Amino acid sequence: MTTPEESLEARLCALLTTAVQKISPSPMLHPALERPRQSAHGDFASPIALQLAKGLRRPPREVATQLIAALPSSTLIERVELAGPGFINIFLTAQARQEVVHEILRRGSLFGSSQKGAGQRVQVEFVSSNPTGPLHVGHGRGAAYGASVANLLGKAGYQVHREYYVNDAGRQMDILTVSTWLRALQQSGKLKSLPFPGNGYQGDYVETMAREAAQRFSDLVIHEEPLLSALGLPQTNDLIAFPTEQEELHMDALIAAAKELLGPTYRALHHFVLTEQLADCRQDLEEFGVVFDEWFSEQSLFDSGAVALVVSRLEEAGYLYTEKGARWFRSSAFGDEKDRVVQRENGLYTYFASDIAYHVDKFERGYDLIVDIWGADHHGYIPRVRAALKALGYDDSRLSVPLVQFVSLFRQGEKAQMSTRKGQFITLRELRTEVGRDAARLFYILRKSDQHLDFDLDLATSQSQDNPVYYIQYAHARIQRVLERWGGDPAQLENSALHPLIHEEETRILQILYAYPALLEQAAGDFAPHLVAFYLRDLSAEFHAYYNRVPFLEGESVQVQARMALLGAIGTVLRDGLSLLGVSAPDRM
RNA sequence: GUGCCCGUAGCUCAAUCGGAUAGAGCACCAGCCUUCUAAGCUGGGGGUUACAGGUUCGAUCCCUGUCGGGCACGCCA
Repeated sequence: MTTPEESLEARLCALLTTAVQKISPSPMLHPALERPRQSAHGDFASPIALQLAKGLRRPPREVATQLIAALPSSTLIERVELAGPGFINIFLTAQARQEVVHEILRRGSLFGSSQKGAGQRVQVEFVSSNPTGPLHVGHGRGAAYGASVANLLGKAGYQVHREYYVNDAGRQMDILTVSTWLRALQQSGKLKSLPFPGNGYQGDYVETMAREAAQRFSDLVIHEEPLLSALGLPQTNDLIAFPTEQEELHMDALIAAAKELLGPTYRALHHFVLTEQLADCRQDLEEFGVVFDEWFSEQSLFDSGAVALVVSRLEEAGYLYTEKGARWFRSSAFGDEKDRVVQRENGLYTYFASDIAYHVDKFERGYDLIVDIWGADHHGYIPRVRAALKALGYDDSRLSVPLVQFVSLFRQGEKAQMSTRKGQFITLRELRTEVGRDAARLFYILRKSDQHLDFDLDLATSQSQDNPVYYIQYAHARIQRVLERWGGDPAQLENSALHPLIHEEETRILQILYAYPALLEQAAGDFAPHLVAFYLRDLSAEFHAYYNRVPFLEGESVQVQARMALLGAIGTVLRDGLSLLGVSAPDRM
């Protein structure tokens, strides 16, 4: 620990440990300390006696009595009570509780940061959506969650690398390229009998890219005849209908025809649509307050030979075999349900193969902790990635894969269906425009990531006060206004006497404030930013109650100064917590 | 059918890694602005934690089963 003072918990823990050592031959290293729900149970409580009782073969209450007797005296503790089945309830002195205010004012936004991850590098990969269209509200949840998790890990002392995996190598990119091409042909009036494929990308953004592409590439627009001929279709003036069962085959034929007819222009168009979509995605995310250190290209893994290399490594290790012409990885030997194909009968590598290469790359970069944030629909994929890592000799316990559940949109009580392909979706950009960045960021992380999120658009777009973001921001704005009205020098507050802070509301607020570092540690460790949101709401609630109860600026100077110091500390914590969640803290509203 | 996740107040969700009397918001009812911002506060009713067993000092949490919901089960990505 490099903090100037050890935390309250650490100091209390040390006292308890001393007591445990006196009465027990095999002491626990870290006696548990809890924050009781009820104030009658003290500022802290420890169930240590209950846990020790079995080993000592004594009744828990007797063990607790001995522990209390063995507890060294301390200026922190006012009194200690034995309660219930054997809890040790600790009541702090007012002075011990008040100290946190000075600590917060002194350390500012460093308060709550820890050294837990010091010297360790962590990679957080998130969003990683196919660059085939605008981000929708589902991606928004991954973005908000991942960004907050990354911030929390940074606060915990880790050196954080934020990364977006760009799936630029697959068939979906070809489909987008063909979709853009076909739209350009339609716009030029050249396409008459060939309908736009039902499994093509149909959004307006494809039309926009098509217009731009037609300007940029002079040989993009061709007549319909060679296309029909390349597809093996008869020349006709009627609209050709394709049965939906054959959509995928038709799309493959379209891709092949496009490559053949466009030649080098196909690659140029492919590059163009990819660049357009990535730029759009990057800007969208930036406006959402989500910034990446690296955009990692899947294609680069093929170009560098990394995919071929990991497959040959698996080969050499003896974990590959051939069946029905394909190369299979024996993942079932490493905990997966069944074996998986890494190289298809046609010689092409599967997505799984490039994903192994990507994860090997992550491990080779030497991160101490690797966090993949995936959509919950990919959960079945985790065992095979772990299997590959284990087979190649990596310690897969360094990999964590928190899952983000789907977002369901509700409009006027009805669930809105989403399909990227059909273009019927609500984009992240639309959502931000409607509800604002702050509300969207907070809404997204307000529930546990692995829980389904029902996003009520009417509620979120109504600017109603139901939206919790206002509640927290309002607390911050109120504090700034009071400090402004007070007119003193905030920098002097860290020297204020704090002994007047003994009222009920003040005590509760102090208890919440000194819980902040432990809260952040848990939120970071569990990848659980929702805990921060709930914490901020609780702190805001206590503040609003305090505000309504006490006229801060009335009374003696010492008392006013102490209250201003407390307000300054609350404001600092609110600001810090909000910034971890990517939400602004306005000074006035 | 198999695997994973989930089931908590009328609704949307928490619950300090097994702790004491399960908590918030919304909605509903009754109050509070000549005083630092009423985007606020105070009080009230609301629960067999889906169900049935088990483990122990103690279970919303761990185990088994049942019911109900979601997702995944490709040589797609």
